[in-house]
Amino acid sequence: MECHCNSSLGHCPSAHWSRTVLFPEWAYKPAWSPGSRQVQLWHFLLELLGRGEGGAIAWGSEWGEFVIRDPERLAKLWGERKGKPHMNYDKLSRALRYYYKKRILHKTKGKRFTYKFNFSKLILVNYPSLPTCPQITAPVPFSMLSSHLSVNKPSVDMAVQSISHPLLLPYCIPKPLLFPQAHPIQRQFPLFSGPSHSGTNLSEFSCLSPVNPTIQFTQTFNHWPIKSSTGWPHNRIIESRQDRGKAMTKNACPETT
DNA sequence: ATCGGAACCG
DNA sequence: CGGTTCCGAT
Repeated sequence: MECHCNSSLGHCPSAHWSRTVLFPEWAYKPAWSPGSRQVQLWHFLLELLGRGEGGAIAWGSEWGEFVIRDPERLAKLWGERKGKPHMNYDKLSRALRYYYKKRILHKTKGKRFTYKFNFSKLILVNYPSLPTCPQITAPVPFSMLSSHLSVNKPSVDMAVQSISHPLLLPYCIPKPLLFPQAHPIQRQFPLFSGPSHSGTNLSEFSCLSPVNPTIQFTQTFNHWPIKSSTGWPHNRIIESRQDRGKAMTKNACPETT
């Protein structure tokens, strides 16, 4: 497997198993905690997308792509959140354009009001100096994994939900997580550690709370211990992962079948 | 519609 | 720093 490590990391551990993935700082903090800093626009967008608010903004066809269905309404919502009553799409879009240089977003050219999150870059941008290879393996929100492991439609929303509500959805560390094949997730999260050879050991996960990183537990899941704020049935995702075999393999890697 | 410079703000 | 406000150019 080639190394996807970005040079900005300054370090590329040879063991791909132990490569580290970190999420932006805000993802580890409850958004509502006292003294937490002001909400950022991309955070806000993910929040709306995660809620499936739908009217003003919704996910597009590609991973990370979103379409602003009602620009002025979105601007109004943003303005309300920030206490800027004169917010409009002209101004909001300027803020979005500042994200281009930061590599948080880019424009989907040709598609009106359509932008795309640069999820993996997001991680790098917010962690200019990533720690080098601690012993824990890739902390990835479980639901982010599950969005790739299961083909359920709302799974992408789940992934984002886990970012918006880190308290409710603890982060999961895939402990030897063996994908059936080189998995799409490795393309979308270049820093994700997962082997490219085949394997089926998908049931053992350990879980790390972003709120209290000392809390870690390993489990062979039949149940997800934390309740989702969306009320979305996590258990079903896990079950769908566990009834693996041919169906699982097919679902996980549709393009390779 | 989309872009990015420039000045400005908390 | 992360926008907000304004605006001329494409």
